[in-house]
Amino acid sequence: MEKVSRKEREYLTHRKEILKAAEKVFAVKGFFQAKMDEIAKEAEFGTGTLYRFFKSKEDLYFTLIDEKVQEINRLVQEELSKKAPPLERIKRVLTLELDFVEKNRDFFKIYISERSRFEWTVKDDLGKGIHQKMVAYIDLLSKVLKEGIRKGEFKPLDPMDMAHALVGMVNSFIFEWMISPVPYPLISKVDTLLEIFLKGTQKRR
Amino acid sequence: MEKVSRKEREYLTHRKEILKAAEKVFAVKGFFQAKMDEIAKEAEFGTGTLYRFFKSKEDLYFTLIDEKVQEINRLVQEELSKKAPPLERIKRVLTLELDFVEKNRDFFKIYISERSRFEWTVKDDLGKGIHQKMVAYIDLLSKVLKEGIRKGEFKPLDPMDMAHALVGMVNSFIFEWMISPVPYPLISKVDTLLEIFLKGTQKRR
DNA sequence: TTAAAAACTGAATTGTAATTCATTAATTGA
DNA sequence: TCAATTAATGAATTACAATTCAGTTTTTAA
Repeated sequence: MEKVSRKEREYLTHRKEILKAAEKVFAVKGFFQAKMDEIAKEAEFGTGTLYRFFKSKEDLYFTLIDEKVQEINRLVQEELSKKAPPLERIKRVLTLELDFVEKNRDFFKIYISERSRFEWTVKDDLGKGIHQKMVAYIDLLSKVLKEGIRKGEFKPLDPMDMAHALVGMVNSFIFEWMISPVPYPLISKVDTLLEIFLKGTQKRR
Repeated sequence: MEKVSRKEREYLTHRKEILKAAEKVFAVKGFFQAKMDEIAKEAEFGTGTLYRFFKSKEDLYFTLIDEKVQEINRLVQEELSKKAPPLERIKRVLTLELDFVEKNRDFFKIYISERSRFEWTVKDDLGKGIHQKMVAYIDLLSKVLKEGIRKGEFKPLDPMDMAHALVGMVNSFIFEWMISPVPYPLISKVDTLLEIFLKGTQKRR
């Protein structure tokens, strides 16, 4: 199959180390406040070395996001394509997602603030690619919801609207968890999220 | 009462013009990509003149956000304090908010991306003030929801969770509206939002 | 009318930080 | 072992843009 030389293995290790350091720094400082010098120091390389791996700060940033987004997408896609009732699949994806967030706190700090960086979605190529992948997730979700409607599990509302509502709630809970001074397992919010999304908040009379 | 000289009136006019221009530029470019030169040009003043009104780029930015947030808060507070059943008040605030967003598109582009700028909420004084005001809105909402629970209009869920869920959904719809290439009245989403928030998406059997 | 004061201007200053590149260190293969 | 060759370094270069300020224009009021 793949015969990777030590050279190549080392190259990839170093690359990963730089990405890891970048994740840390970007999460704390945000793109503009993060300095290449600081990332280099964190990664224990000289500043110039970063440029042997990434052609610019932007490239480093976007690559970082892109690779992680791909990772989640893979997981979600896998879960959503399993054969199970739509409602059940939604539940599982939600759990999966919150769990992933919990394990990638640094990354999600970046991800969440990126979501609203309109300016770039247009400009950069890699930026556009990322945006596409973010949208893809919503699409996937809405497909499952659509199926759920057909099968009579969900009300016949617009699936896109439903997907946006769910994602909005989830993001809001993630955001809250992120800034909360009191630590708690994010996963513990799954039930509340589902309760509200599925059954609403109004008392039935 | 207030005797404002022409001088003062003019000062305030110019200040407002600069804020307006800044709003426009910041909305398109975001804080870091926006250049003082560009804002000055947009406002039809020399670059140096901006500094007669605001002591720095940051000051200009935060002042801009702060004043608008105060404006919304005033409106919301007024509406929420009116005597009406909680559910009814929620409905009205939602309408109010979406209407306000529609009328302040540029500003909300800024506002939404600001919400996730962790870095600043801590650092800057004015920034902290803004964050406080953002949180205050959630608080207000959760108080109304709490009252709603007491009166049996809402299920006995955690009011904060409910507030976060609602705000999350709303933000998600705003975001979607913002980036949609097809224009539509945001206000048209009120019913969907309420339907989902109040009654959920699951089909009752 | 005019000189002093206030407002405005944009080119020059300044600080910052991404990127480069001459130099040094490490690795390779003969 | 020793010259290539490749990788790593961080000080110097360069680009950029916020802020300043000496000069210009406008307003004021005597």
